Amino acid sequence: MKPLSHTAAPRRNLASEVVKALRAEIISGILSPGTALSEPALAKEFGLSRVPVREALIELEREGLLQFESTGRTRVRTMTEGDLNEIIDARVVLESAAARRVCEIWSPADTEWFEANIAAQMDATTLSDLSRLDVELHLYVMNRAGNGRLLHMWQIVRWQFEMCLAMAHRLQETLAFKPHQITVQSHRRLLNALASGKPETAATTMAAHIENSKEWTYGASGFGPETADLHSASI
Amino acid sequence: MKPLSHTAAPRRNLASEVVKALRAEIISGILSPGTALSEPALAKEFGLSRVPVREALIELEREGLLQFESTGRTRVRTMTEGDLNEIIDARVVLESAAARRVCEIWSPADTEWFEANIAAQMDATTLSDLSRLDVELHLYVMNRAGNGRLLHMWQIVRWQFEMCLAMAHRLQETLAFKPHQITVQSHRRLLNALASGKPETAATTMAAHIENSKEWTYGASGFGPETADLHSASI
DNA sequence: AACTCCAAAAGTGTATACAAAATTTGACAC
DNA sequence: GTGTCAAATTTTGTATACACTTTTGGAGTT
Repeated sequence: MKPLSHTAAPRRNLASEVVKALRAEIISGILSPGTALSEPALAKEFGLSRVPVREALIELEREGLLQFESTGRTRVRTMTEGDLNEIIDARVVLESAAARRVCEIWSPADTEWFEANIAAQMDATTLSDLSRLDVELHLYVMNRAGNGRLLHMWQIVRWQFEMCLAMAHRLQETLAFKPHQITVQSHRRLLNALASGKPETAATTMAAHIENSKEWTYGASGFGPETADLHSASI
Repeated sequence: MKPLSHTAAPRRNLASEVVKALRAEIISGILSPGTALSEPALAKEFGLSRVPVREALIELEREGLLQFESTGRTRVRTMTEGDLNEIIDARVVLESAAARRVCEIWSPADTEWFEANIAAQMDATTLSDLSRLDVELHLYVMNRAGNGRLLHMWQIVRWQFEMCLAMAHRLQETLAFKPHQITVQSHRRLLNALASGKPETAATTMAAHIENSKEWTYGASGFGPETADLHSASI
């Protein structure tokens, strides 16, 4: 995963290891939504004291992957259909803005990179490979847009999105095949738009591309009932 | 600072009190950029142990208001001109997207609310009143757009933006008067655009409105290393 | 079996402890 | 006055401790 520029190595090191480990388990679906996490249990598992574990949990809650209950319990967040809508909408906003900007500075080298990624997608045989390549492609665009803050925001929604995918995937195993063709085609159209020199086209194509993912995620939807938690992060 | 009461309430309560208190001091400029914060000192100030203080610092670092050094020290973040550019760019992306959406659901009640806010701006006598009204106006639009995640992201960049304003303000005391007229006019144009029923107009007007703030912030710039950009505050 | 109630177990929120690292201090030399 | 270096002090990162709250697991009752 891409190192985030903010936090340097030494400080809060154990906590950040725990963050990475837990995040990986959550977005890969090993830890399913609703699972309660206890600090002592995690501490024992990682061979640490509660302190770094606790700090990790705070960070993951801020990232929207965990939720704190009023009783104090921490659980893996359950995503509702409303959450998925928000997440996709947020991706549309961030990534279409990025596409608009990147289109203006698009170079042959960028086209080359995209084509290599798409070629790799065609060769991909597992859903996890395809998913990794998809992340890399979208990350490439966000990176190229050159705004670290927007990139960071995107990273966080992207993790949430992957968590939704893992949920969908658990609910419907046959998901692997269909998206493969669609994804590759859609990424081709995206490449054309980005290389077209027309920022507005790039933006709308990106938006459409992301909106599409809604369909094949919803397809598998057994997403939770709507529990009006719009204002979850009270700040 | 007064000690906080040990009320047994929901989770991570003391930490969140410390977050609010420190954030207020940072974005109001009481705590200036570069100031080193020591956990024991803060703990004593707030009448708490280091634990909640530490948790608060983690959160504020995630919000981009503090920075952790590789040595472990925590300081109030110093914003460079590059940071200010990123922050404004991020606001443009988030808020023009919001404006585009809100324009589609704009109602007379919204116009009324806006007009009341703008009227209050005209009556405002202090910079801090004007600033508060400005936040409320922009928050109104973000809220109305209805995406909690985008709202949350915006809140965080907005705090960073306010921190930049505090920096600029400290560097140039005469800032109070000029923006008053400009802000009000600009907010009027924004209202017209939002009420125009043309989403694209709303988006571009919002973008222009935010980009403008760059000028009168830069004017006072003693930002970061790459200081000497002579955008003097003439608008 | 289902319900209630209460004690045991486990978990959280906060405080304190301690070793290792960083910073400050101050004596000393130039 | 300035520079240097080691001891003293402060601060961090992590571990442990403890009070209080929540959850769990029966025993007893219907």
